[in-house]
Amino acid sequence: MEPDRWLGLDLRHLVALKAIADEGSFGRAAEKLGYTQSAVSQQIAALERIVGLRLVERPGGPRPVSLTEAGEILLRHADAIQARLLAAKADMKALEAGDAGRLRVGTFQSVGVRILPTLLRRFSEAHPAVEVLLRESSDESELLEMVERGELDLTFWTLPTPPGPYESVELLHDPYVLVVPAGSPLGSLKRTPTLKEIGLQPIIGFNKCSAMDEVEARLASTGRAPNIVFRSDNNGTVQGLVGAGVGITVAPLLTVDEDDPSVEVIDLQGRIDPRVIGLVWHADRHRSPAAEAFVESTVDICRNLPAETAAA
Amino acid sequence: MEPDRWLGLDLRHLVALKAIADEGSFGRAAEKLGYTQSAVSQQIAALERIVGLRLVERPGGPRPVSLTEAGEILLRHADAIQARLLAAKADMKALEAGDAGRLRVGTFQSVGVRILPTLLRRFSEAHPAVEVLLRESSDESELLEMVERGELDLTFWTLPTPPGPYESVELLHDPYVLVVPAGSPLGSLKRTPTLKEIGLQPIIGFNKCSAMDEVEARLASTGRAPNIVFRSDNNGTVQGLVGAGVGITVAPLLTVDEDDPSVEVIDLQGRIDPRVIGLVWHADRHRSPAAEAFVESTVDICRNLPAETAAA
DNA sequence: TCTATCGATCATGGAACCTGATCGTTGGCT
DNA sequence: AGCCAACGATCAGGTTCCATGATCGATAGA
Repeated sequence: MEPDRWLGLDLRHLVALKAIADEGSFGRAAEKLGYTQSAVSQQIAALERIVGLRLVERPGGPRPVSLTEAGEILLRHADAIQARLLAAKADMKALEAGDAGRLRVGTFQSVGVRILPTLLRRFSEAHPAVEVLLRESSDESELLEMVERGELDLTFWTLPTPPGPYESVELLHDPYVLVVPAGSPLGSLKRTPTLKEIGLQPIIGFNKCSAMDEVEARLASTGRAPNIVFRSDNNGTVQGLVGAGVGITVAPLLTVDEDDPSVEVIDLQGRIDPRVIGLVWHADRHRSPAAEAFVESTVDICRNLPAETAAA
Repeated sequence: MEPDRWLGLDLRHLVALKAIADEGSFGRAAEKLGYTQSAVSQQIAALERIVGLRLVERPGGPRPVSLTEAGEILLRHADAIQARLLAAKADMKALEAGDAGRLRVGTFQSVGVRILPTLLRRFSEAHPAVEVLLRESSDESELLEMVERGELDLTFWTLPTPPGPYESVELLHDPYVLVVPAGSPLGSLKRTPTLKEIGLQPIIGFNKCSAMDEVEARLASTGRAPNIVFRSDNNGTVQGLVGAGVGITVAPLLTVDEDDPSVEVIDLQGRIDPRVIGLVWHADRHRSPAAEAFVESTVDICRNLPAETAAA
């Protein structure tokens, strides 16, 4: 049987290709990876011999290099191969840890405040040997990428997930509500304000948050772009500004502190579909008993949340 | 930046792991791959050092070896990584070929007879530089696997596809029909026979065919396992035996020659949902202009098929 | 105990990765 | 035009790792 020369390909050479694409220079790619420029030059030459195509355009002189079309296409495959390898690595580490060990869970603000305290208490009582490591991010897409690369075992997520190696379970529906300063005109209406009425107000928004994207899209569909006067990553900041009369906000219920006397929380009565929060994991990774148990505990707890947020 | 030892992993060592799993022996795996037993022993030892876990159980003496749980899990990742690498290789080859080149298309019998002649004639007229290579299989799952490994660029398939890196487009709905010998009692009924009535007859079936699985499941749901008296891979053989009075069959319309005077074809009036035939490709591969054009041509032709088989 | 069937390890050669030095290409400036 | 700086390619050589062939250790069976 003749060996396929592609199987002799060195994965580090694919990593070099990516570094070159990022840096636009063999020299800086080498520095980033801890090699000499000469090594990187030879790595790419070896890769090009295997592939049979030019992968990098070298214009010569002091100009930056760039990937060819072939190089760009190969790079996409290279990224996926690397992610899969890292997922394998994570599986091996989890297996090594056995029943004890770590469970790395991604989360974001509102989940952190409302679900995690109860969840962690209950899970730790049932599985004292498992250490749950939390990774909070205000940038949701980062969490999903970390799941793909095996850097997180699980993550809370606003469903549906984008195309990729993911599986998920629905936890709860989180309805959008209108948050206005206490005693404001909108809050005194005997009916639910229309989206058009809401869109005329100054709006306090969130950064890099799929929930905010959804709100902006729905408000914009009334024919007028919403007037976002301020953005923050922090739920408390947003609500504080609303309470101070700077503006209003439309946000998922989980992000809102309903006991805050400076604001009034108004049910939008289905004017915007609720977001669905779920738990996501890597479809192709081995699921440890700890991860399975964590998913079950989370589903249980969310099933017993107040009725307006339960998924089942 | 410290290099991750996993990135220094040699893909050929993952291939060796698979060969050992298949053969149950370092020696036979070595022979299959064209190495010595010593090389394979050292490859696995190197792999185990990187992974940090035992991957193969070696009982010693003349007993077969087997993969550990860690080995089995890693092997799943290894398979996916290899498939992805082969898909990359196929993309590079397709890119090298440019506008000319080959388009490898998977197909099965009924598609072959009914759609391909027209399709190939039209496509060749429009794209004379593209050579379409057909691969017919009576085992459908083989076609999809070849798409994943970049061995086929496209395949006809009975939708939906299983989970995996696939994308597809619906081409046509192919209704199930009852095929009975000409002049038979079932054919003389003034109404559509029930599934229960059909299930009481001797049935001629297909091998390894999702359509047949569907029929058997539906017939079995009447409470009685269908009496399959003969199976064949060949549409013509099945129909010939029906015409000869050996039994009847329930089959997708595309597999049936309606002009055959020895049989009668009876519409089942929705008693079994029609199968949906589509065209499938690898979601993560680069789509060449030729492949794009082939998909378009196929969709066009199927849109203009007789009404009872059109999808749109 | 002996034999056969295994995989592990040893000694060694060859291939490939990597470093450091040098050469060739290009643009910009004087 | 000449010089300089910023690049990547190539060369020479050292190190690491892959693979072969021989030998050793483990196990089952007669």
